[in-house]
Amino acid sequence: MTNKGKPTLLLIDGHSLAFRAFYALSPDSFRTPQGQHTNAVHGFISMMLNILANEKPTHLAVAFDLSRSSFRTEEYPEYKGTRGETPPEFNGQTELLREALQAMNIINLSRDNYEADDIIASLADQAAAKGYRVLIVSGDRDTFQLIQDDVTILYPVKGVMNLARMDDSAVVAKYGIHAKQYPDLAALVGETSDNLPGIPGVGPKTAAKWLQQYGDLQAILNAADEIPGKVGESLREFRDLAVRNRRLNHLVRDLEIGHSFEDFSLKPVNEMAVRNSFGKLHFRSLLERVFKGLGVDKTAAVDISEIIENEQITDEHEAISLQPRDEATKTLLKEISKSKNPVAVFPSFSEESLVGLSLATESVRSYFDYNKFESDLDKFLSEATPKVVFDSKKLERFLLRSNKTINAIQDDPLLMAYIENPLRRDFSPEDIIAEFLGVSISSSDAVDGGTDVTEVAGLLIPLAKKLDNLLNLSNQLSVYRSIELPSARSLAKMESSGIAMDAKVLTKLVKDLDKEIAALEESCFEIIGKEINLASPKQLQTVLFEDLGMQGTSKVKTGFSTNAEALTTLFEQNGHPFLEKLLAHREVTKIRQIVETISKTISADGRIHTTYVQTGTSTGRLSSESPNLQNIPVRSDRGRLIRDAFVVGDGFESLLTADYSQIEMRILAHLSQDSGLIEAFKTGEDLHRFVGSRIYGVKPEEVTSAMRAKVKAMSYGLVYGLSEYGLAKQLRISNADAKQLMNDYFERFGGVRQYLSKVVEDAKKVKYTKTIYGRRRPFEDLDSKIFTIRENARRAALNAPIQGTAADIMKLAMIKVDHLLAEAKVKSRILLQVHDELVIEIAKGELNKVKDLVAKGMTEAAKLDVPLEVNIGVGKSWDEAAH
DNA sequence: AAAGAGACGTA
DNA sequence: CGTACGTCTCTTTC
Repeated sequence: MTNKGKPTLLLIDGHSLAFRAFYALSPDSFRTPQGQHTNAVHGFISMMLNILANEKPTHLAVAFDLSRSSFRTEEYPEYKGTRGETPPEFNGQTELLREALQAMNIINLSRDNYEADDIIASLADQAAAKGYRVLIVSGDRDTFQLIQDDVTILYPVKGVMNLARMDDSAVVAKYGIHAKQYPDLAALVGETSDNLPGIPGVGPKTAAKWLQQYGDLQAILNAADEIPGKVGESLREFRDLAVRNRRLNHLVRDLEIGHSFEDFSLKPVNEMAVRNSFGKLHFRSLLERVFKGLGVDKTAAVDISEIIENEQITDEHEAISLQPRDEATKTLLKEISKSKNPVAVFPSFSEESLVGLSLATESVRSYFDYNKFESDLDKFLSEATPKVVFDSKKLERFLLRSNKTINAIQDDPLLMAYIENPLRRDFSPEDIIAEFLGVSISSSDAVDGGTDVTEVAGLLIPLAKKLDNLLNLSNQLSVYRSIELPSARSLAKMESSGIAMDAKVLTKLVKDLDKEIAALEESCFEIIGKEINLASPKQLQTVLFEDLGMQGTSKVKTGFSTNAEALTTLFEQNGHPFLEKLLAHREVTKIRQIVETISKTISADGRIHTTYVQTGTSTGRLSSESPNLQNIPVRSDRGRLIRDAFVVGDGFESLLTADYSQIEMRILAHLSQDSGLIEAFKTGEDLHRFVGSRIYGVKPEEVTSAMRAKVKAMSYGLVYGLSEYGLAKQLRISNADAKQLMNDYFERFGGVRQYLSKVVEDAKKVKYTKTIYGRRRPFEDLDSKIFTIRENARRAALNAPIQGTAADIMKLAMIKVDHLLAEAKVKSRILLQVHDELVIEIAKGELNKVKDLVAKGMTEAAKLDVPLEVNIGVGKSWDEAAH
């Protein structure tokens, strides 16, 4: 969609793409009756057609290596020597592919003694010089050196259909250096797949740092003596490796190809030739796609390229897409800042930092290097210019690291897309844009490496408008504007704050656990008389169900289950000492695993900064990752020790935890309007005791702890769609008793039964459920013909409004508490959210004040027909603060 | 190197 | 045959 005025030459590294295709498709599914495999040929042509459809090039050529030997192997016989034998199923497919290409009038090239990349390099340079736009499909990063204004690499990233669009800014975003410096970086780091070892101890980070500092490899080598440390020593010792690597990864750019560019122009195919060729390969479905994709030459060949070259189309976007010089940039930024209409902001990040912002208004779009224009960009972000920011939380989190802010965020299309459909798999900007604007940006799923970032920025405003309409139509604007969007801000602050860790506690814990693990391991091995990997379910299956001859209980795909439940049942049956030790081993290794995981994520500031994924759940809850702080052990005493390591930070006096008491049951009471349940919460009596007294027909004080436990399990089970069978299994009672218990419950709390069935019934009709704030979750499978699928959907549907409403209320509470704390000008701050709990860091002298504000913010977050109750605890560590 | 399976931690 | 998650390890496939 860009550069319409320019002819575009697509260059494909044939072997590279064919090999990808080979692994994408099973050889067994594609073979001729003679036994010749054709999966690589089929896959190649299919992928090529996709690229043609997406990129609409005017010219195309495919280049192949002739053999493994080239001038490079002459200089360095081990070049690419690590590559294994070609799989036998691949044999012959390159030749078939070249014939098929020929039948489609597509030129394929090769040159004795050179590699395909050299041919591509030479063509790319010549084409660019002639004013072509050039796209190169290659899996070899050496081609990055070819990148220039009009030369872009489509680099396969993950899977097969995904191509990252690598231009200079993408290389900068990914590696921190410019494309033309890439071969220098590769020379320093080495390339395993080419069997080129690099300077030991030098990875991409170090290499990039040097290149940023010195400019190129030669300059680095000239300055080698001044480079300190072990890496400096290493560089001096192994400098010859880098020099050799650089010589080998240099692509030859001046081969005479012996074709005129007209030969490469895409032409309609000769139908008969393609039918013949594909017939031999037994391809049927591809025929139509080729005819459609390339066109059929009905009469004489029509020269598409001539038409296109004569067209004087100017792409509006292209004409105004600016690549301003430094001095002009600031002026441009000032102009943008004055915009009354929203400005689109699309940030680019590399691992640890913000590298740039792509900004777009209706008339201008441009990428701004954050390193160059940091202060101007900061100013723009803090000003009142309305902004539409994709993933605003991430941007704000980075800004907060240096105490900067962003103001006037009007919309965040990421969150809009989440509200629009929380079930979508792919929340990449490309995918969202493709769905709602029908524009295909790139087939890449790499957010920051493979995309034309200014193109994305240019589409964010229309995207936000479109989504605004959709949310309006589904009555979800208010949940978006008053819950989802403001939550991002609170979350950014929480992530940026992080929680302080006492590393000593963790170190000691690991030490103790290790001792225990070693002892348990030894006992296990002694009992079974051999050493196995206790973490391997497969090996355990052999020992338990073959060697020891136990009869397994539940089954999994690979055989009998070895999970804790199964092991416990087995132990009750046979009391085998191995099971006891194994269970203990499981518990302890799990805890050690968690400790080690979280230890690794402690930042330089001694704190852990989790990332909350705001688009991660189907119900509206948050999820937490890197690390997940929402599943830190609390149920077992041993596990809870980990919580001693989460401590109050310097300058603060304590941690405070505040959690909602039985929020989901309260929401159930509100939604179902069941008078019994509402009364339970209004009396202030212990919920399960109250329910128990109703069910068993005794006074509350006569409810035994066994009765209470059963009632509690059932109450919670209900909101998950628990069945009689499930209840029986959990409580270890008979199915009949479970049925009786549930009947008794619904007898007394009939509103609940009515509500739960109505939720599912309504969802079946309208194909979604909704929370009391209007947040929707789509459902398709409620009338599936397959029992399991239908039942799974049913249970999810009756849970979604309850879990989702709880999530909404907690988000409202966070926003409210955050505001109250800011208003009160206190230093105390929210650190964590664990679904129904907030962890707050209390600054010196603020405990009483903040405690009240938190309680107020949480209890007043929502007005239900039953009161919201909050429990609060305070302590020096997360464990101590629990109550 | 990536993906699947099994296991297990939380609300 | 109870909802919602993320992360680890082992194992297989690419």
